[in-house]
This record gives sequence, structure tokens and C-alpha cells, in this order.
Amino acid sequence: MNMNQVRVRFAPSPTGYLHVGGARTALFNYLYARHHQGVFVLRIEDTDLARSTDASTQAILEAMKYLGLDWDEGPEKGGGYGPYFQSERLDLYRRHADKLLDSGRAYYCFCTPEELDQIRQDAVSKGRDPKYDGRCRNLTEAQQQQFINQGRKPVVRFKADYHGSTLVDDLIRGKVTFDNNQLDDFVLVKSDGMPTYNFAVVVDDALMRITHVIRGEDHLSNTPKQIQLYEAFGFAVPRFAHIPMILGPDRARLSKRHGATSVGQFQEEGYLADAMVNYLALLGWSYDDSQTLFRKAELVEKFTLAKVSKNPAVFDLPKLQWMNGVYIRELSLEQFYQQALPFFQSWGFVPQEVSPELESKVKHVLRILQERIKVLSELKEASYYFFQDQLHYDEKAVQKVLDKEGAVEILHSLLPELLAAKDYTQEKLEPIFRKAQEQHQCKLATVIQPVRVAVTGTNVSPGIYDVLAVLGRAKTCQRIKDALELIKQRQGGSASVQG
RNA sequence: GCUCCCAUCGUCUAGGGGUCUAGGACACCGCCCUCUCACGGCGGAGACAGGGGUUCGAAUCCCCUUGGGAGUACCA
Repeated sequence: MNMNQVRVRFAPSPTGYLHVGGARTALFNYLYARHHQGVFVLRIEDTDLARSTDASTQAILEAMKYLGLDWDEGPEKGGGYGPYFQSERLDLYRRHADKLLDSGRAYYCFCTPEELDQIRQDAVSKGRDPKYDGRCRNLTEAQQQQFINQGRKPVVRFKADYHGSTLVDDLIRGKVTFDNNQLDDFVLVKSDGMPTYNFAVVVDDALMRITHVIRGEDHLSNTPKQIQLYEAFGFAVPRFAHIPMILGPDRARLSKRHGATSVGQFQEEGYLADAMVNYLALLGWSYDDSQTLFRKAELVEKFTLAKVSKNPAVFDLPKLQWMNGVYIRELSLEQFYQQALPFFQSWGFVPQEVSPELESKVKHVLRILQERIKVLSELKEASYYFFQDQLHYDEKAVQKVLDKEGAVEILHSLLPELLAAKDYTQEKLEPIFRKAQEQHQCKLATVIQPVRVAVTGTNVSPGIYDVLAVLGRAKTCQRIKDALELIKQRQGGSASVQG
């Protein structure tokens, strides 16, 4: 094995869905691994029994797959450094805790939560930092036995070194030093036997031969503790790279209350994986002063930690939407169809089995809508009138167009022409409208808009000839008749109100 | 409270002593294209947090202030 091979990992805890912040961390790890022909490990940190769920694990795996962040080792994949679920590595943590216990770098602590609380309060009231005072450091065998007899379950604490300072040589932030007197004897193994994060992460990263730990900046403050652990074990310390946080529009750490933040939600709303990846990459990373659009392969080629910025980034939905629109427009019709079909099916516009005729109709619809949507879910409102008979008239559009004087005449004059048109295509349709325009001596819009509202229910749609061609002669004529009827009713209604 | 990180247009950022009257992208505004909406094209407005230094010269280096963020758990 190549000892210089880059090995990075993404280590989410399955306590919820994959968050965009986590996804960005996963992406940076993935890009770094691929850029260096390294190994990308996925490890599930499920040591919090109370909050970890299998459903969350599945959701995270699915989100990773959706984004195309395929891992080389981990769940469903295996690998030479497993298991990749922390809950299956308990014996490893136990063994390593014992090593520290044997070497005198760890000890059992029998303090209860109440006592710990008291210790903290006392410290604060005396103007000291709220740290554990190490009172269990030198318990005698007899004292320990006494606690055990009382039924107290101990935790294992690390015997921290309070002298000197610890240097974190961060690939993004440079050299950061921490005074060791800030540390306290933190817990390694909880009373239920599970390892704490700071302990498990060190054991796992060391055993899994992780060379570069790329993670959120929120972990920077934990790093000195972890470095002390690496040193206590005699493990090689990996390189660290702490990437900036992602914030909401209010500059607070991005969370659910800022709206959609789970990757799965974005997928459901119809954001393309490539757009998502591109946008996420730009949150804290840039290439030069002009390029913003990057294909995945290009990101792999160009990604470096040196170009990762230090400042936190605000998640900007409008920019993601714009970018998604760009990617949608770049799709071939076939690709667009493959992406959109599940959405149409979920809305009941299209059955599971798609006939060739229907497929070509859907593709026609997609072709005329492609440059008009930014997110796939917009397709629902934008295209329902092609698939459903029941029209929802937009009141404003009706008022603005159908209620206008002349609308009835125009629709009346168009009807026979449309019925008589040889072929129902763009080429044959256009002259009909041009002719009507001349007859009525008005702008083209004046003849088109009433038809648009009659046929779609709104005054916004793709080009009218396209719309009519997709809809077909029978439906357009029927809808024009319906609209005429609607106008009649409205005029009758308003007349009676006036009278 | 203590510790650590960060600070360029509203947002993401380029910039790493002179080429900066600070560049790009999104958003915003205007115009063009046009059957509506989009797309596209053109143009506009918009930033170096403040104060001290260092230097011939500072957005770029140092210090302080201010502001924001994170950590300080038997959560990860």
C-alpha cells in the first residue's frame, strides 16, 4: 500500500437528514480524495444511542448517492478498515480506553451529573472556568470499590496535560495555538459504555489511517483535545483542514428554521445533483475571478484546499435556483425527460407505463418549458393544463384579458379558423393569428392573450403556437368555447349586480 | 465569562504592497429582443467595518476597537 495515499473521511451522525452543511463537508472531502487519487471513507458516527436512527442513516446514504458522492469504503461497500459504523466498533474503543487506563493517561470517574453541575457552579462563582476539577484522578482502589458498591457507573476520563500549549497546524487557517490550561479531563467513555465523540473520532481516524481531517470549523476548538489523545496513544497526527460554517440569511448558523436545508428536500423540489454540487462547492471555495460554473469532473480537477476561504458563507437560495436553471437548460431533451418523468408521474399527469405517443407529448411540453423553469417542481403549475382537463382560471388574468372589450369577438372569429386549419402545427397556426390581427387592426398580443388565458387559465405560458400544438385542436377549441361561456356569465353577473 | 476563528458590493467571492478610479457571479434597476413569461444581449447602481501604526506607497502587513461565528456536555 502506498503510505502517502490520501485517505479522507466524512463522518456524519445519523440523527437527522443530511444537511447542506454536512453535504458541503462531504463534497470537499470527496473532491480532495478524487483530486489526489485518494480514498474517500464514509463512517457513521452512531454512538448517541438516544438520537441515532436507522432511517437517518438511510436518508444520509441516499442523499450522498443523489449528489453522486460515491465513497470507496463504508456502509454497503465495506473496506479494509471496518466496521464503518461506530456502534460496531465498541470493542475497539474499549481496548483503547484500557490502554490509556493502563498507561495512566485515563482514570475512572464516579461523579454524578449533579456533582459535576455543582463543580461547575462553584468554579464559576469563584471566577474560574467551568472545568472538571479532576477530583477522581487519584481515587484509591477502596474508594473506587465503595462507589461501585453504591451502584455508581463510572465514566472514563482522559488525564489531560495542562502544561504548555498545543499547536493545530491547519491547512486552511494556518497555525493556531491553544493553551493547555484551557483543557480539562474530558470524558472518553460514557457510563453506558459508549465512547464520546472526541475519543471515538481519534481512535477511528487513526485506525482507519485517515491522513487529512477535513471538517467544519465548529470542530477547531476540539482539535487540541484530539491531538493530546493522538499523542497519548502514540498515533500519527493527521493534517487538519477546518472549513468555514454555512450560515442562514440572518448570519446565524444554518438550521431548519431557515427553511429547506436537508439535501433530500432539495432533491424532492427538483434541484439537479450537478447544480447542487456546483453551488455547494462555491460555498467556501472559488477558483478564480470569473468562473462560477463547474462540472463535477472540473471540480475534481481544480479543487484545492488552498483556495478554500476562511469566512463563513451565507446560503443564498436565489443563486442556487439560478444555477439549477442553468443546468436544466443544459440538459438534452432525453436527459430532461428522464429527470422530469418521475415528477410527472408523482403528480398523476403521466401513468407508470408511458406510451410512445405520450412520451413525445411530454417531451414537447418539456422542450417549450425548459428555459422557463428553475426547479423541476415548477413543472407542475407550468404544465398541468396539458395533462388535466380542469382549468384553474387566474382571476387577475381573466380580468385583465377576457373581461376586456373585444376579447369575445376575437375568440369568436378565431374559432372557425382553428377548426378549419389543415394541420395543427406551429407553421399552420401562426398565419391564422396574423390574419386575425390584421382583421381586428390591433397588436398581435391583443389576439393572442385571450386565447392564452382561455387555453391555460393564465396570461403566462410558452409561445402560444407551441401551446396549441401540444394541446391539439379539440382541446383548444373546447377551451375557447368554455372561455366564451365564462365571459358571458361574468358579464351577465356584473350586469345584474349593476342592475 | 473564558478560549479560538473570521471581517471586500445585499449574497458568494477575485484580490496575497504599487497594474484597484477594487474584477466576476446571483439578486436588484433600466433598455433591447418579443404574443405573455422566460431565455439571451446591453447598460446601471452597489463594498475594502472603524482607528492607529509599518512603508515612498496599503483592500493587501502589524496592533487595538467593533461586529459576527464557534467551542467550553456522559451531543456529534
